[in-house]
Amino acid sequence: MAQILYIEDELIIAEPIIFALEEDTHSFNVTWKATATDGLVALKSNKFDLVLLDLVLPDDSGFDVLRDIRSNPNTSNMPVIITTSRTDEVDIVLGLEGYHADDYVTKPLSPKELIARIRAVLRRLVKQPKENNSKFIINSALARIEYDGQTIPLTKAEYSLLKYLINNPDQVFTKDELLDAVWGQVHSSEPSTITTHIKAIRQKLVEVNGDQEHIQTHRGLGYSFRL
Amino acid sequence: MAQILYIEDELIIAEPIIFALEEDTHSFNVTWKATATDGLVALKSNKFDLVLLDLVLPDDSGFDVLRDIRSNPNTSNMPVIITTSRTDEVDIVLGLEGYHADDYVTKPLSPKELIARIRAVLRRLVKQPKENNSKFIINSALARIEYDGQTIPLTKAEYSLLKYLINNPDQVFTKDELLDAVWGQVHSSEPSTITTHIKAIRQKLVEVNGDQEHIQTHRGLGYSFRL
DNA sequence: CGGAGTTTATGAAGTTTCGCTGTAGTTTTG
DNA sequence: CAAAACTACAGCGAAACTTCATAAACTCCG
Repeated sequence: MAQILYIEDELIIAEPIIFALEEDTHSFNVTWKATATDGLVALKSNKFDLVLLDLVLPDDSGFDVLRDIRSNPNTSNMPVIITTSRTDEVDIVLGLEGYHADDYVTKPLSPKELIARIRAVLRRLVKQPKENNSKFIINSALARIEYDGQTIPLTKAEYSLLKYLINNPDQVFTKDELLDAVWGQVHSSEPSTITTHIKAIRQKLVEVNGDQEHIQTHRGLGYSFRL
Repeated sequence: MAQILYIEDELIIAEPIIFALEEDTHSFNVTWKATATDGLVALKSNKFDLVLLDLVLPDDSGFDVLRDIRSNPNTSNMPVIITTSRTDEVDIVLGLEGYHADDYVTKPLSPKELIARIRAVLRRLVKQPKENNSKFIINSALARIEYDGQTIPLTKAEYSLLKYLINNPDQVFTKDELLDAVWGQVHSSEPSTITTHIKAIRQKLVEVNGDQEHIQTHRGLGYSFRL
């Protein structure tokens, strides 16, 4: 389940797109933010695979959001797709040396085309794997995580959960926080669901690498991941 | 069914050619792009057997398109046929060391001649099979795929689908993406169609080689091909 | 040290989702 | 016009997801 951050101020435009991305395919989870500031704050959660960014925003220009994303070492490699109604705006972004987006889509947005382009960007990204500091390699196009070259056979839910933990190492999350982060803000699942998925992930990690107890339990607090 | 990418800005020229290629012979499927950028983007899909390229384009010169195709290792062997109205342009291309096209056709284009030349280029290509690391050999002139010397008796739809998967190994495609890629962006087929074709291809692979499970299912995500 | 209370792990059962199968209707081809 | 190919779909089954009852482990006192 690819996590997408959608920064767009007009609900009338955002709403059908979000619906299409989430419902048409069941492989995207969209978080919608209406302002540049909210978007940049949300980005810090480290949960997103891709940013869908409108160039015209109320509080700040989309240009600046792109610049911020690119200049922060934490997010400089984040895939960004620009949406805009004015083609000349694309020219401007293209002119900004070093602040390139991964793709540009002009409005009106065709949901099908957008989905195809998102997939294409994610797929392209995998071909040039970033130098990861750990032995875990996350492949968001294939929804797979590798350990030391070996693919861990995870289900969708397990993949999303483990990915979130790996991306936020040494941070303790409660079960409810994990549900919100991974299942989306609107869900109706019991915390016990997390327990079961954690168990399954641990089992699979043991099979692949004998597990050096990567997922740690913090009694009464939650879980954390140690690389 | 050979997939042809036609990059030509003038609809008045493109339209009858497309019609001729698609209708006269039923062995070509043409995707038309009006600009260099769109053409190069389309090319990334990896689905094309041949590029028909006009030298005069609005946003970028056809020269540059050819250079881009040749310099990208992914497409450097792609057959390219140049179309142009000015013979002196052909001379220029011929002068570019290392950026050769496979053939040149001058306007006004005779559909019959064009078809003959496309066939010739595709045929030529087959005779020098690219060093394939796998046991699968794609013969786009005959619309056949061989495994270990044995021809797999595929129908047109099956051939197109399998060819696309083989050309993009280890990538996961949803049913909708496969429909777009193989049937063309404008189609009205249900994803279930893909299911059925996949089933048929798997069956035929079993008959030919006992199938080492080349086509893999990724539940909720799609299919991928492993060489 | 030991027991009460609380939290997590475990195993299993219920529920849902989604791909596979066989089939039947439609279209295309020769 | 007959055969082959393409498309669509209902029903089935397997995989995934969720929930819960119970066992085990931990914490905090007395």
